[in-house]
Amino acid sequence: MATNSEVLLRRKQQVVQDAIWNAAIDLFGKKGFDETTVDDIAAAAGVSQRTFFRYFASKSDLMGQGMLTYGEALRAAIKASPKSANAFDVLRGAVLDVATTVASFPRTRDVIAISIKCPAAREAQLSRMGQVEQIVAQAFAARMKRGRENEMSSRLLGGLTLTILDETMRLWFNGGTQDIAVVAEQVMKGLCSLVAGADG
Amino acid sequence: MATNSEVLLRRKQQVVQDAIWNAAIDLFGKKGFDETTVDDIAAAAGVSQRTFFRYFASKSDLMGQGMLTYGEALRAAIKASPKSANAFDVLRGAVLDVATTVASFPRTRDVIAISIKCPAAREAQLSRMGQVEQIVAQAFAARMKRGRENEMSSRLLGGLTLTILDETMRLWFNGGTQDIAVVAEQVMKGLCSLVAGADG
DNA sequence: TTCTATGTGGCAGAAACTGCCAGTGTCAAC
DNA sequence: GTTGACACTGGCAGTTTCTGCCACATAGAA
Repeated sequence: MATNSEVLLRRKQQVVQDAIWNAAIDLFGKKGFDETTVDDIAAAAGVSQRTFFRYFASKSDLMGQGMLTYGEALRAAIKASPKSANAFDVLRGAVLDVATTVASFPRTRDVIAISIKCPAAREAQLSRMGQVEQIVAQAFAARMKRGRENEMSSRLLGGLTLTILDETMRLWFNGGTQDIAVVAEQVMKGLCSLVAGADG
Repeated sequence: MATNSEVLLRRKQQVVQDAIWNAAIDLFGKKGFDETTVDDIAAAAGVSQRTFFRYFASKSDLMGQGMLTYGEALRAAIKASPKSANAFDVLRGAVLDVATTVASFPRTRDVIAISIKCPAAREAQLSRMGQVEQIVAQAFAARMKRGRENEMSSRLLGGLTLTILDETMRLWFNGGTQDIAVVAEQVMKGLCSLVAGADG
């Protein structure tokens, strides 16, 4: 049961977490990822270092958190897709959905810029890929009958989805003001023509 | 020019590096990744902590180093593939080549076991994926004419290659004594049938 | 008011990592 | 043989990251 006080508590926690995250992204953009210490972030967010580590496991975790958000969004989109759709159509719909949503967040370009500028920040993002891939794979698996072959397929679909989304975001970031949905369609078309060349 | 002494020096460095790496993998398997300190590894390898950090940037770097090895192997295999082959055949050949080679290394199963057992170790591997993907993508790009579309294609091929190889290794590890080449073929066949379902 | 639960801060300490300097061994030049 | 350049190594001090523990403040329930 969620009492009134519990709801208020969670909201307050969310406020603190957002404050830390926003302060961190600001500092990463201004001073650089490596040059920013946890003490800097905590001070900017108005909390102690000890409290920082209660909300984020590490400095890297700040960058990884965004990845998990993508994963949850993909899971929701996959779950919401029509039952009649085949696997690749589900993938296409989820990528378009999430890419459009993410592109509308004001902070998205900041985060991508940081991850491109600083290798350590990029590594922090990638380190979460395993969890995200598992989330997406489970979402695909939930749409299929059980079986070893389908377990493999759902994992491949998960990896494929993230590869496409990653490349889409990269092209969108470098491409100025292009519509991200158009970019995503181009990427998926490119993939299909690549695999179409296979004989097996 | 590589003088005699320079060659000897590099060989000596390789000996130290291998000693550290082998000691680390032993300890990770025995005590666990998180429970093993850098001091432990250095002591087991017979060097100081300071020397450890001259050979590996971090404890995580020990796990990531293997990924870079895969990347270099893929690059070599892609470069060595016949010019007449199309992109997906190059991918297939490279995956089969590298998977077979890697499966023959005695330490490979140890490393996979560590990465499955400990999330932090897996994250350490994944954090290098960006570099590896770039290496593989460059190898594909070197086989194509220049152009924006081909740049996208080479990156997709890189991501695809790593996804396939990763899933292949996972199935091979879980599947007992199966021939890894057979597993790889199954994975690639699975991928093709997934993408074949697309209408675009 | 008292008890409990929860978030927070501060402090001590382990572990990770870096910069600096001194010691050692090798090799080439003189 | 001596000297000097060069590279690897170890030790030590110091910063940063991260954790365990305890005390304090606040809000709700009894």
